[in-house]
Amino acid sequence: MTDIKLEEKWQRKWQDARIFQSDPDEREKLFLTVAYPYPSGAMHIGHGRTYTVPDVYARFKRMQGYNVLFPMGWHVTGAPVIGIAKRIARQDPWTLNIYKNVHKVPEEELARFSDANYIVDYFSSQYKDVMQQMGYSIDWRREFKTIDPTYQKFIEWQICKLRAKGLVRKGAHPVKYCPECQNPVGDHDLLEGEGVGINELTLIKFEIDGAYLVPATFRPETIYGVTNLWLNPDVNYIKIEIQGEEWIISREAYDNLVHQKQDIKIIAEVDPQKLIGKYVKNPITHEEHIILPASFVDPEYASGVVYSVPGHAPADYIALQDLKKDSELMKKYDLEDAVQKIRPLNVITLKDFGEFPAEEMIQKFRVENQDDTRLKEATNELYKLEHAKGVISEHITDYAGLPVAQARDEITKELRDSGRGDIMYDFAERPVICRCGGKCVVRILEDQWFLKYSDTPWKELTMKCLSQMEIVPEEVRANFDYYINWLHDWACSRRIGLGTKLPWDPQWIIEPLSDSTIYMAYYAIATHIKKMNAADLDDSFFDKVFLDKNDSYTGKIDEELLKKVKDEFNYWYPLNWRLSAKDLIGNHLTFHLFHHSAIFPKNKWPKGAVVFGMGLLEGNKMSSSKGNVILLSEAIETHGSDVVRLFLMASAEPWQDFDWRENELKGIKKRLEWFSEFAGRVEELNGSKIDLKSYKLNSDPEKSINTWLLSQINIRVREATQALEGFQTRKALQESLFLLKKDVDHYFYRIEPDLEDEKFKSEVAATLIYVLNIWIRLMTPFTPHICEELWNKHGGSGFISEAPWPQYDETVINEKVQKAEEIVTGLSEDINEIKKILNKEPEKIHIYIAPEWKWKIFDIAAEVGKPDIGRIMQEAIKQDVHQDKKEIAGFAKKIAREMTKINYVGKIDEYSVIKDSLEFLSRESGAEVLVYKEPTYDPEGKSGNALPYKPAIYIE
RNA sequence: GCAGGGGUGCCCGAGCCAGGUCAAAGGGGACAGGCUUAGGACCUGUUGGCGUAGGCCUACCAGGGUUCGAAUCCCUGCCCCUGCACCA
Repeated sequence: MTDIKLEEKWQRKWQDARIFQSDPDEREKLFLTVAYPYPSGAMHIGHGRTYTVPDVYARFKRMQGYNVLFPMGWHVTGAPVIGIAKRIARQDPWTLNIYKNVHKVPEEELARFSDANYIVDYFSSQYKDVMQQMGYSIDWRREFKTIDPTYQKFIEWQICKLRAKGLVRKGAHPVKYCPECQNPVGDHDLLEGEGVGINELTLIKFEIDGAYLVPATFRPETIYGVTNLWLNPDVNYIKIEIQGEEWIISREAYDNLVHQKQDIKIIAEVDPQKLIGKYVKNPITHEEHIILPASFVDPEYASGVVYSVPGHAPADYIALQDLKKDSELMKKYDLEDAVQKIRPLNVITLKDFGEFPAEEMIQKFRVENQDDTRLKEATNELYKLEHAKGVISEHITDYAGLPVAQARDEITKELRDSGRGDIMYDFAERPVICRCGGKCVVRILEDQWFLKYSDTPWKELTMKCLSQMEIVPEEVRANFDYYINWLHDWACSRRIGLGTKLPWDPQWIIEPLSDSTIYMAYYAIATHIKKMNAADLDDSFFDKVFLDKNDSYTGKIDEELLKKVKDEFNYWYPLNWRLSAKDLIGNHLTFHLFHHSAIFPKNKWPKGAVVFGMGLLEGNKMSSSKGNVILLSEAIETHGSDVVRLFLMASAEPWQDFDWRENELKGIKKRLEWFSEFAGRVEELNGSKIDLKSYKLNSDPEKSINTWLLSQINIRVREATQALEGFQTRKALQESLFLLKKDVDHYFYRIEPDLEDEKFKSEVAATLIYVLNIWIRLMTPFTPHICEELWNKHGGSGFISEAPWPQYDETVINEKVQKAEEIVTGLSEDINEIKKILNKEPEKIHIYIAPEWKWKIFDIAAEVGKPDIGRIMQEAIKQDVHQDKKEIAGFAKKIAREMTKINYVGKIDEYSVIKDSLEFLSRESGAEVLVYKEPTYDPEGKSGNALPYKPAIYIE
């Protein structure tokens, strides 16, 4: 049977037996969820890790006896699929290529992808198939889509709850917008300009003949250093009417501004040539500034008008230089006298710089002219420096001594409040091009709805919620902390996309991050609610079920059922673990806390969160849009899902980035094969069929190597269990697979010379069956299919998925036994080393063990606990452990340091340990090995070297 | 810039919070040996340097410090990664 066939067989059996369908019972519950997928593409191995972690944990906890609920749903709300459907309909080549070649959608299916609903249906059913192929222990009865009418009712309830608590408000909001499509656009809708931010600029009104020229700036504090204005004489300028004023801006700026301002219209063309040489009035200093020509002024950016601060802006400084050199241009506009008079003005004092940092930057970066590419670097560097470390200079009396960042905020406020300034948005980088080919703009959406994450009492409540949670790994708690404080109001409504309408303002759709914050509660009651009629699920229903409002519900659902639903919710809730990706801390996960703390009482708040790292493919970042992915379905096909699961869990801890490497995958595959063959080897040694269910380990084994293996496996169980409790899948596997295999390898190697002995052999078989019994169960959460198969084949009872998790037996873990084995292997290594140095093949090897008095001194040294030679000697003499005081002194000195290097666990009967291992030692060294209690034969006096744990060796 | 996380042997990566058992787990790769008709697989060993007795020297980004003792604690510097949203 191939791996896949075998895996499918068990998946079917699990399904038929319904062992992963969880209903409330008397056991302790454990409820965990992982972010439900947005099915806009095929599932790749990165997703594979995300969903395998909770499955491993769920399986582990189930074996420990918990009633575990692990559900799954489909987050189909949002805009991306709308865009995808449109692009498919338009036969956009890039999109077609990705879906054909990366997501591997067959031609005939692709044809139907012009329907967004079809896309999410297609991929969610594909996701489900793959999840089942991966063997996930999901309760599929609870599956749902976020556009199911009953779910939408639930979402309506939640948003109304928040609104009733005063946590929803109305306002305006800037977004990326495509004028061609007449729609807001997300990153995935863009041809160019992915991830580009929106900047807020301050417009400052400089009066000229009753109208205003309105340069835009990031640095309004530099208004005190203005020497002139810049216009680009080759650009079209216009005069517009806005809010009863007249502004002069570039034609392109108008195209942007029209999306941001109300009541705005063009009233005239303006010839920039005629403005040059004229004067404007500074609204703050009331000085007059001349208008000058400059080619660096970009009509597309902001208002297309720039004010000049040559003291602090490298561009302005160099443009002024250029102009001074360009006598032709100066003559054309008759500017010579005025320009020669212009001197930079200082505004900001910056450590390590003089009066005019812009000038120094121009020199430092060797900027030649205003079209030099290095100009941008110079500008950026100075901008950062002045923002971070600059202070407003003393002669600017209004703001003297203030840090630049602070002064900027205050000046901005003053300008805007007094009407001398205004606000405008623009992209941080350009171009930003929609997939339709249109140029995007920043648009202000009015009447937008916001969730008030800035609300202080709400933040405080959320912080409380966080503080009672377990966070894995603990290091990211600081991130949560930070985001909760940093988060401001969130625009929670959208114009486009699939989703639930705002109940009180149905022109808006609830944004998809806001409809997926408390849906774990929906899972808890999903088996019931899915059968109900959405019309019966009004707010009072949810109030009753989730918040236990006694009197409220008056609808059609009968009392008894209602109680059942409510009880089920109370059984599963609160959520024990929420798993999600690292990059969602800032929104999804934090919203999850916000919404729970606002809606639910404390005892229903989430108990824990686990965050995931990213996936790499042979060292490179995985990305569907770049085609750099391996589909999970294909990985399963080539390797089998147990191997895929094992690799994903073993190569990194969940919160670390994992790297899918074909080479390492091979290693994992071999390891798993070794494991599945192990049972066969045990059976062979045993000489007859193994029956795990009737097996019992009888009595203490005679040979220490067997005791050793029993001790080792119990250590591995202990460590693996602890690791899994903390979601450390990699560590758990290190213990339960890799290190345990090493132990077993060592064991096989060690016992081999003694296998002739039948009694010993049966002891070995008994030991190994014990190991096998534990080991299969230890591996089950990771590789459930192969474990079911082995369990079934070797007489385990029932499904191993339901078998009890192995308990480690603390009494079997024995430090002295471990130490004894270390002494033997250490001895073997030392013999080899000496052999190597002597460079000869020995005939006989004599081993001498340490005399009694040395052990006593070790006991004393262990008691003292520090390398304190004086005290060790004192105590040794007092106890009279040995006649020769000189020898004691020498020994004490020698071991003082030695003691800190070994883990002293007390006296060990080295003589019998070594005697037990003579066959092994002799095979390893290729010589006869003799061990002495007393040095009756010691021609070179080597026996004196013997230390506890380190017998002396004489080779001849 | 703000916030968070890091720099370990050929590569990946544990260890660091609770300093000594650390020349530093485990995996990958490389080399050697065993097994085998051969290859593969499997097992064993080697993979910083030196060494005619199990040892010594140098090492965990760099430089200082604390300590009997530091990969681990403290300070300084250099370098790298991630997030900063309205997008799931």
